[in-house]
Amino acid sequence: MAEREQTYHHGDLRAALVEEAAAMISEGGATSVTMRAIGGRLGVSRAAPYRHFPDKTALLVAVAVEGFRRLNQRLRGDGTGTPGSSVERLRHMGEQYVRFALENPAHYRLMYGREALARQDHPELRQAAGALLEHLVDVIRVHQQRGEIERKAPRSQAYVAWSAVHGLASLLIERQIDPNVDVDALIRQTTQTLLHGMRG
Amino acid sequence: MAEREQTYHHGDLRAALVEEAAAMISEGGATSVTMRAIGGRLGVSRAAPYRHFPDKTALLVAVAVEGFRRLNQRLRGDGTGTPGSSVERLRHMGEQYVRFALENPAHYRLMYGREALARQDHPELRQAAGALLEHLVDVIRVHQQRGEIERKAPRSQAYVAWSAVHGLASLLIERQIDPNVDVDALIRQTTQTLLHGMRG
DNA sequence: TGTGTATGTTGACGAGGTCAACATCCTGAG
DNA sequence: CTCAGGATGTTGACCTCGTCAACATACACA
Repeated sequence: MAEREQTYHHGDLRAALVEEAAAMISEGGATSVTMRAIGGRLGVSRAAPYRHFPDKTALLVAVAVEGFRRLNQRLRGDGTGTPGSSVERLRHMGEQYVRFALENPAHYRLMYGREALARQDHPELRQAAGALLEHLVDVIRVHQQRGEIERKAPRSQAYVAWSAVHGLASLLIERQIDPNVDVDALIRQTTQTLLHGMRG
Repeated sequence: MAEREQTYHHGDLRAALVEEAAAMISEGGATSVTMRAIGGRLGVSRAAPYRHFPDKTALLVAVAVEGFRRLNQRLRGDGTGTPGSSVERLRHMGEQYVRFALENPAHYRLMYGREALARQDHPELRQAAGALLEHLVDVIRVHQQRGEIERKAPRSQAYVAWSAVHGLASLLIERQIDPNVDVDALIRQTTQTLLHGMRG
């Protein structure tokens, strides 16, 4: 984060806004992101963001898209260096997914919360989430070809798998799950049950 | 909904507030619920709700709790009249769960969205969701005793099942799933995969 | 070297949550 | 039966927030 040095122009305010908003979300949730507050933190006026985003929602969408990008990267990157069987790798993917949500709860919530992002459609967001799904479909297709899981429509299976991990992540984040349970074990059981269910 | 007849006091404003807020949520989402708006619809001033709820969040929590009550009732009531095998009944429960969410998307979102309800803990909400979980645990326990699903810790299995249906409901509501897919089929496949995975 | 455009700033407005002071009603003790 | 005090509502005011319009500044390019 470069110093601002009292220059009238910021340099790359747009990127700074997205980064700072993400930080604020981590610290105090999406509601803590205020045009005035974010401006203050960046040494800029409250209306400055409007030169880069049509409204606050657009800024939040950008943050959410960035979140999907990171999650996607994490899931992809993980495939390469992972040892063990192929099924093991799929399970590992599920675990990484949930872990991302637990590490970035407010961000994850923003990514999926249609409410905070207004009812409107945001094609970029749709696309960012879509990229995630496509990757999952690809991986599932590979596993089908190896005969490790049943050969149903890969997209449907991807939806089922996505539902399971997203649901678990969501319940954990919203504290709907007894804090005394062993989270790691629960994650493992979820992915295991899922994979077993998909195996013919 | 009894007439108000210009009496100074409303009669049962608290109940009316919860009911009206729920209606407004269905119509325009949680953000459309405004102290001023809800007051207006009930022929009451903007500050009147504060005689019954400490703040807006408390009112929304009450609405969410009511939602859990209805969902719970739906899942319970459904068990009795359902024909077919025992596993069939469990699957039916999952389907009813998702269907409830699809029929009451904004309400369902409110029930699970920690963001809209502020970060604070709301024990009533926790309890309302807990009742749901307990019911699910009971049903799972019965199925275990009949040997229809593996005898793992019933609570863990309940969490896994809950995750799956909640995740699917959530993704559907947030329009993350291709609108061209056959929703009913997807619901069926999800519950089926889940049950298969839990069967030893 | 200007000048138009991109980028920032300030003032103002309207919406919304909430509190304080005041009004009205209802209920139970005497 | 009456009337005082609590319960329930109302109005005015304040603060925060998103956003727009009018104005200021800086940068890039002809």
